[in-house]
Amino acid sequence: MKWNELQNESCPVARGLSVVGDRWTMLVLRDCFLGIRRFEQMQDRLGITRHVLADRLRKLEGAGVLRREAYQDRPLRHEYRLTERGKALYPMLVSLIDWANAHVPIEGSPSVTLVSRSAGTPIAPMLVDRVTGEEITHRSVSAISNAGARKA
Amino acid sequence: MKWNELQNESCPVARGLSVVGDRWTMLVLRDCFLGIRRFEQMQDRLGITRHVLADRLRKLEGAGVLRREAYQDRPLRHEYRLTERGKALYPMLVSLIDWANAHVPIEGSPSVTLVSRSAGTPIAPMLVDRVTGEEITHRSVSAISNAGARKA
DNA sequence: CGGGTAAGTTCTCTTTCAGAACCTGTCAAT
DNA sequence: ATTGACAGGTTCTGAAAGAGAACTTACCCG
Repeated sequence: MKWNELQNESCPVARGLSVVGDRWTMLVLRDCFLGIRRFEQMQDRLGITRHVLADRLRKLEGAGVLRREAYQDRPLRHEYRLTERGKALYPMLVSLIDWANAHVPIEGSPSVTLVSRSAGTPIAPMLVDRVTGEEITHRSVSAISNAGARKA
Repeated sequence: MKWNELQNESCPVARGLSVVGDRWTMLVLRDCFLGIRRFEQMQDRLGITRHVLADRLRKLEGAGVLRREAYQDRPLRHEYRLTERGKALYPMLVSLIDWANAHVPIEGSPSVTLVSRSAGTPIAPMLVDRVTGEEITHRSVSAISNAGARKA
């Protein structure tokens, strides 16, 4: 398995990481969900090198996660926005946030949490099956290959 | 923001990635969820260099995600198992799988999907609030700093 | 004219990673 | 008693990726 060929793997974890698994990529997407759209702003917020940021944006656009859109001509300037495919990453981002808040302790600076926009109260994410409503745990689920072979 | 100091950030995305954001780390954890416990097995399955695998396992153990446990003396041998903190990453892994299956197309080899262990039918993950049961979307939620400053 | 802004690109230098060989402790077979 | 195998690493070397800073292009403003 080579990092630059992950998209050819049958495992969805590998294919997913081929798009969002590079260093900084999820932080770029976090900023997109926060409404940041411009190159300079991202670079300021992330403190990442311009070269790497340009590379990640290019790859995300190529994967259809972000869309590059002109917001002015003369001089021509673009901004980056989440596509539907990009917005679909929200559950993963929220799962990561929820895990980190619960399991990666922080000293010093205050933490950031998610709250319901309507009620203003903190949310407690839970993954359920859309059909049955049952909670999804690593005990209730197994992975199968669509060729038929049982994997776990 | 420096990659090796992400754990000191107030943003939970950054702190989460400080643990699971390195190259290969999520694939190591995938194997752990599949029941793989030994160094050699992981190395065979991932095709990753032994050096990197040793490094990732060390970091995951240090973060309390994996536990290193002797399964024999003479010669002393260890295996790696998910801790509760590690098992808590399951929703994130499932969210990633679900996104990849829906949005990262595959050619050639058959895909892998998740099915309910009891019913044998595919699962359709959805993120809801544990209290209200409402679906969590990027429209229904905003991020706030616990110092009070609104972030999005 | 000089300076400012936005979005990159191009340098050099350091860190990380890939690929392969080597090491250690034990057992089992020759 | 040596040889080989096994498990879990460590130690090399060279290639790739990333950090930090300067440079480029195209425009506007004063």
